[in-house]
Parts: sequence; C-alpha cells; structure tokens
Amino acid sequence: MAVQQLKESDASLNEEQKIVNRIYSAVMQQTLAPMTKLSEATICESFGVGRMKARRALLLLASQGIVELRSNRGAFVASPTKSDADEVFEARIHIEPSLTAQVAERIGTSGLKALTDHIDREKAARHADNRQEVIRLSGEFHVLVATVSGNGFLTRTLRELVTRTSLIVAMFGSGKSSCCREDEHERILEAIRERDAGRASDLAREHLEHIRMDLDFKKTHKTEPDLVSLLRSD
Amino acid sequence: MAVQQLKESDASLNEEQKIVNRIYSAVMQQTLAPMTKLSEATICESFGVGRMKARRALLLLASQGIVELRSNRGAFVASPTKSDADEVFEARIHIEPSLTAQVAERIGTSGLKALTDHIDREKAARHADNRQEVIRLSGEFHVLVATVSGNGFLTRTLRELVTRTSLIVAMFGSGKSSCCREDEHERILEAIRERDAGRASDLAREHLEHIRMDLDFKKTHKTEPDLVSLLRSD
DNA sequence: TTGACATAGATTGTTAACGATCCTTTCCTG
DNA sequence: CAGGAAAGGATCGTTAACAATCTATGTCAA
Repeated sequence: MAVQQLKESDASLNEEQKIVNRIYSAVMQQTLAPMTKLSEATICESFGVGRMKARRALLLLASQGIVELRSNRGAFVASPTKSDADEVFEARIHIEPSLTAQVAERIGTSGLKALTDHIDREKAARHADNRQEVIRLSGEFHVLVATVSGNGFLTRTLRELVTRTSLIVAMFGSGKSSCCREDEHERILEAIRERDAGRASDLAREHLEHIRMDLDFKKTHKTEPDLVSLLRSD
Repeated sequence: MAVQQLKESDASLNEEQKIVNRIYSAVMQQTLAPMTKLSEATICESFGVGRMKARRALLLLASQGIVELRSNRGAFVASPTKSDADEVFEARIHIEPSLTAQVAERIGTSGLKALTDHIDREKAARHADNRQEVIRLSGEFHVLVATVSGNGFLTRTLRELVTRTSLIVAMFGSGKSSCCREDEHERILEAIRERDAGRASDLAREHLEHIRMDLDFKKTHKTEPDLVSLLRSD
C-alpha cells in the first residue's frame, strides 16, 4: 500500500488545477464562504491567468458541486441546502466506514506514518489556536485516509465530499464546535494502528454522525446576514 | 423516497451536458471504444455546436475520467489500466452493497416499479438479442439503484463508476460474458422487494465480484490491434 | 416619497483569428 | 535501400474583440 503523492507538488500541475486546488483549500479552511461571488475577473488577476483558464477552473469546480454557475450571472460558492447536506452525509456514511476498515486491514508503515504525522499537525494547530488550520486539517484527515488506501478514485470522491461538508458546516454549523471533535481522529488512528477493522469502521461512522449532529437546520442560513449588513445605517 | 428524474428530459439541459450524456451512453453501450480519438472538430459537427461547447464537454468528460486529454494532441476515450480497474471495483464494492442494502430498507412503490420496469426492459433486450441495449441497460441498472435511493451525489458517482467499468470491460472483458450475468439483477431486485437488506447487500457484492472475475488482465489489451491493422498490407 | 422605466456600466457568453505544437509526408544523404 | 531532417498540413491552445445579458444608477411621474 504505497502512498503515492502525499504532497501534490504544486509545480508540475497545469494552471487550472492549481486554481481549483487553491479554491478547494480556501473552502476547506472556510476562508471562502458560501454564496461568495467568484467573478472571472477576480480569478484572472488573483492567479495571473487568462480568462480561458479561469473559466475552465470554474467549470471544473462547478462539475464537483463546489461552485454554482448561473447563466449570465457568474460563479458563486455553492450554498448547500439541507437536502444537499443529507446527501453528502449519507454518501460519506456509505463510503468512509468501509474504507476505514479496509485501511485498518491493509495499511503499511508509510501510510501509518503519514496518518500519525497528520494527527500531530492537527494537535499542533489546535494547540496554537490556529482555527483555520484546524478546520482544514480536520477535513484533510478524511481525505488522507482515502489517500493511504491507494485508491485515487475514492480520494477524489472524498476530497469533493469533505469540501462540500465544509460548506455545509459553514451554512449550518452550530457555533463553536464547527470542526471535528478533539480526539476522534486520534481514536480512529489508534484502531487502525491496532488493525481493528471493526472498531475503526464503527468509530468512523460515529464520527460522521457526530459532525452531522452538530448541525442546526432550523436557524436561518448563516450566509444571509448580507441582507442584515446592508440594512445597517452607515 | 421519491424518484426524482428517472427520465432526464434531454430538452431542458444545456448543450454541453447533452453532449456529455450522449458520449456517456455511447461508452456504456460500447459504441465508443477506448483510445478512440474525439477531436474537437468531430464533436463540433456531430452536435452542431461551436468549438467552445465542444471543449467544455471534453473538459467535463476528462474531469470524470471518461476521456483523457493530452496536451496539443486532443481528447481520447480513456483506456483504463489494470490498476484503474482495481480502483473502480474497489470503490464499487465499498459503495454498492451498502447502498443496495439501504435501498432494500427504504424503497417505496414508485422506486420498486422503476426497478421492475428496468428489469423487464433488460429481459426484453436480452430476448431480442440486442447486444448494445443489453450492455447499456445492464450498466444502467446499477445507476438506477442509486437513483431510487434519492441520493444525487451517489447517482453521479455511480454513473461515473459504471461508465468506467464499461471501458474496463471493453479493455479486459473475456469474450462472450462481457455483460452482467443473466439473472443476477433480478435476484438483487427480489431481495430488495422482500426488504432483505443483508441478502441484497451480499448479492450486490457477489455480482460485482462476478463481473470482476470475468476480466482477463493477461491478454494484450483489446484496443491495440490498431497496430495490427496498420501493419496490414493494403 | 415611492414606484416604474430607461439608460449606462459591468459581467458573462460567443465567435473568429492567430500562434504553437504535433504528426505526416517528402526529400535528401549516406 | 535505410535513416534522418525538413517542410507541410492538421489540430490544439490562446488571445482579443464583439454580442448578449444582467445589475445599478438616475430620472420622471403619480
């Protein structure tokens, strides 16, 4: 079980993929909020590329549900609905427990080291109170599990699911616990290290259900206070 | 569990999505063989669209691994390797048994009717010896299971997986049994109808493993006789 | 003051032309 | 005759200009 490309060397990639990855990261660390407009011009000057590259990047992001393209109006960071959230968590609960179990059975030393290092980085970020980094690393843990499984397809699928989860949390997250709970990743890693596939699977499922339970679909969407801020006297 | 859009009304779709769907279908019924070149010009005149739409469609197809874009050389129908095949079947075995079990638990009457009708169409096509239709419907059964689950994300994911499986079978299929076995879909449907989630899950897994076992990775790729045909005297 | 309407600006969608790269054919040379 | 180099053709990648659409501002009338 070789870990192929833990570091995706940003250099050897075509430009639009770089743009896509940067936007993915921004969404994952909740720098880009749902409904944020991503105009072509913005992307062109932000990344120093032509309009063609920008449009290709936006099309790719749209095909993965990260942005929404409205005709003649531009691209906006997706704003998932409750039903979108249900789909995403349902899909993750179908995939991740089974995948985590497989990883527990077949992981090698290099994969184990990658996961351990990641947990260390998570702890460091948490200790440093670097919220954005904590959120991003929390999400990427799940992608990393797929990566160490060696399955490129599932890695891409999970990257998409995790990113959409980040948008869902941005929309419906209930306040402070807007990222994964403290030690759940560590406990999953322990189960993997002990080759306990059943426990790893259970922990993964519970972890996802915890994230889901921390959502609150009753409150009005978090990203509508634009209206409020516009109504303020200034 | 409402079945939302069993018929994707080809009319109300933007043009590039129509192109993508047509190519999907062609791959599914093995009209388009791996490594087939899809030049921009071909698509432009085939669908009567501008080069821009053609390029967008090809980019979408590439992002889903159906075609491969080579710089300055054009788009080619993907030719999966053995390792690609392993990834696809691994992913399907992670997803489909669990998904089928869920469908067995939660399916409603409309979903049951959709699946039953589909099986009927499969039988009719088989009886009529319409090979292309049999292959296409066999693949789409798996997509339909995802559709009746009501999960749009998994539906898209399975459409991609099934299409790639079709390419894999085109590359490595061992002769005659190049499509799903006769009655396995029917047995899965029976388990679903009886709400036997465990059996449905098992049957789905076995079915996938049967498809996988019918592959033969030893033989030279099916789509290299281009070399042979070039060597013929003519 | 409020509402509708018209105009101006900005942004996206499309097309066409140009430049770059690759493949094929041809021709030259050993 | 074989090998390689160069020219030609075809295809893709990019850019720039144009057309279409939407948003916002401003005006006028009720």
